[in-house]
Amino acid sequence: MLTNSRLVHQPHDHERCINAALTRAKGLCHERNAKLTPTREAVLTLLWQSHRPLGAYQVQGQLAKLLSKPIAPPTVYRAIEFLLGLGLIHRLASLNAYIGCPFPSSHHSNLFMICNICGSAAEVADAALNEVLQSASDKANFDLQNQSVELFGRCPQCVLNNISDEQSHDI
Amino acid sequence: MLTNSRLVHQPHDHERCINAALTRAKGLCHERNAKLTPTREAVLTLLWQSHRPLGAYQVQGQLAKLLSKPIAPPTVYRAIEFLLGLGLIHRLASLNAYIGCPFPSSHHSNLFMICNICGSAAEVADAALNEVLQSASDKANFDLQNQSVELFGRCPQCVLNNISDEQSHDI
DNA sequence: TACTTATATGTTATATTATAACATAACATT
DNA sequence: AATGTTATGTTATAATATAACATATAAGTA
Repeated sequence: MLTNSRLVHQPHDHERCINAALTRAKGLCHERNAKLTPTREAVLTLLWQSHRPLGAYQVQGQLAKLLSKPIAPPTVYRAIEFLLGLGLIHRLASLNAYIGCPFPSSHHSNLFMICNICGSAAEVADAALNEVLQSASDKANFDLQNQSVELFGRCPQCVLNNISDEQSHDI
Repeated sequence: MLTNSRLVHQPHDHERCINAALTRAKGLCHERNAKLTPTREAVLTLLWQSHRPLGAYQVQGQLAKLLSKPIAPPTVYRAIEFLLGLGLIHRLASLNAYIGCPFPSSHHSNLFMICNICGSAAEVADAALNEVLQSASDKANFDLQNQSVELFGRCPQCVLNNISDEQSHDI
């Protein structure tokens, strides 16, 4: 079970996450003859600043700051589209938000564990899940092409911190 | 495996689907002391007109026709919210769209099989899926609360019709 | 080098989805 | 009838996403 759940949910040297992601991205772009332009690289970096997904307009705001110039939505969406195409980031449909992919080169279908308290999202590639989905599809004669699996709940950190849903509303 | 996949993907007497859904809705509302007002009933009926999910603004348009008066978005969203609360309909996050639930009273977590060609969406409650998701969550110490599982592909009808993705673009 | 083509970005406007805020109406209980 | 509760109407606007067209940059070719 390929997962970045430990990194997401525990304190760690996050600079390494970012650097690793950028290195993978450069490698993948080179392989595919795709250009990781400064804008695209900046967006990817922003999406790796934390393990929380960002909305497109959050990216816009941060990108404008980073580049010290106004950025229009299409600029952001184009970079996002490019990165999605290479599998370097994912879109979380339930949140209308985007997040860096920790293992872009593996051909996987993804499952996300999204924390209702802190907003973090961990990606997990689970072979058993894919078997179950494939088998359910087969039973229904459904020709499965792709999937979106998003789990909501409380991440290990927030469970440990004993923050109940109720209490979290006070923040 | 509770499923409405056969009904969704095959020709059938759809009036019966609608009537059954309305009967279930009335029963559930009675149980819960909730009021199925004309607006809410109309929205539910509209969401049952086909086995394709509808966007809120599609509902708005059809509701305006049905009631022969202009309908503002909040009216639609309020009815949707009410129906979602009772589990009478679901929201498909990937599509920003809504669809009637075929088995609202069963406490299930849902899986949708959405056809990329014809747009139909079948709901399936699969115990094996829920076990896998629970077990993946347990492994990660993730306290699972709810989930969204949306599969995309080709429904049995469209596979039979031998409509490839390519050809479908010509329509 | 200049020419050409393809790719990427800038810019403006607008489409689509969803909610906030406040006013009014309908209904139920006293 | 008076009151409180729930539902609806109305206006405005927030949040997310894309269309359409102009310009610039890069890459390949004569």
